[in-house]
Amino acid sequence: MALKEKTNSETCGVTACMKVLDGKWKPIILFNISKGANRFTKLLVAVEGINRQMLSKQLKQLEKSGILERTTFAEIPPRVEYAITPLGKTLLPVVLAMKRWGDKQTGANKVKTPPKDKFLQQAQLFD
Amino acid sequence: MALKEKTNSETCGVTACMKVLDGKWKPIILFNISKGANRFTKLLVAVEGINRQMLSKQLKQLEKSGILERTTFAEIPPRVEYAITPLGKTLLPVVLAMKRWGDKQTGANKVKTPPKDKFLQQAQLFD
DNA sequence: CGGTATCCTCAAAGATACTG
DNA sequence: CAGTATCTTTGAGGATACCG
Repeated sequence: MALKEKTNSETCGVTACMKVLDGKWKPIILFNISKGANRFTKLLVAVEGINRQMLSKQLKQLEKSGILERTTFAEIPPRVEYAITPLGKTLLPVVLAMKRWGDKQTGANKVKTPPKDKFLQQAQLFD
Repeated sequence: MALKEKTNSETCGVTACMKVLDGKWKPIILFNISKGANRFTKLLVAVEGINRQMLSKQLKQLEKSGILERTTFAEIPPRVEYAITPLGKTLLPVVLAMKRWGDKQTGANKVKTPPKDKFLQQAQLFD
């Protein structure tokens, strides 16, 4: 969605954040990686509705922003793993806040997600 | 963006939240209303870079989603006020999380203003 | 003051096919 | 397995003008 730079675009931190999370997919991708979907094909399945080249593009953008790190293993078959960088981890509270909101509205996950994701827990800003 | 519905799109709450905050402007609009910019022209100024019909469109979408409430006062000159609904207030933690992240990355509130879009580079912000 | 009504552009999103 | 390469579509975002 364009988010082009404007000389005044750093007026508010919200805009800066929007810039990094720009688009339809990045938050949900980030969320899924944080849940352990750290490989391309895993993400392709986990992020329902996305396709290869869209996933590829989003991952690249996240990499470029310093949110993700990509590691290639020269094996046969080739293996690539994605990891959330320290900077990326600082973004998880935002993603988590989104998830909690969405879950609440849809009435999803009454049973609350199994606490596999340790570093997500720091997400409460204020109730 | 598009965020069209898919039968599986409610897989995760994150998606539901993205749907409501869809686009470039909604979080920053919401933030500004929460800060007291509750009128059209105020928002036009506060949300730098936006124009009339874009603001109008975004406000309508937020209204339709139940995030905002619009009140018209039949005066001369006409007055319209926007308020965040209870549902909308539950969204503020998300917006706030965004703002806090963005402020941190840009070093806002610390006089350190314009490294343009270079805030992406500083990967290590915390030890 | 607080909007609409048009029209246009360009990049995001998607479909399809191919590759190291 | 993990992508690229193209091409097409779609609609968000923007410019300009007008209105109750």
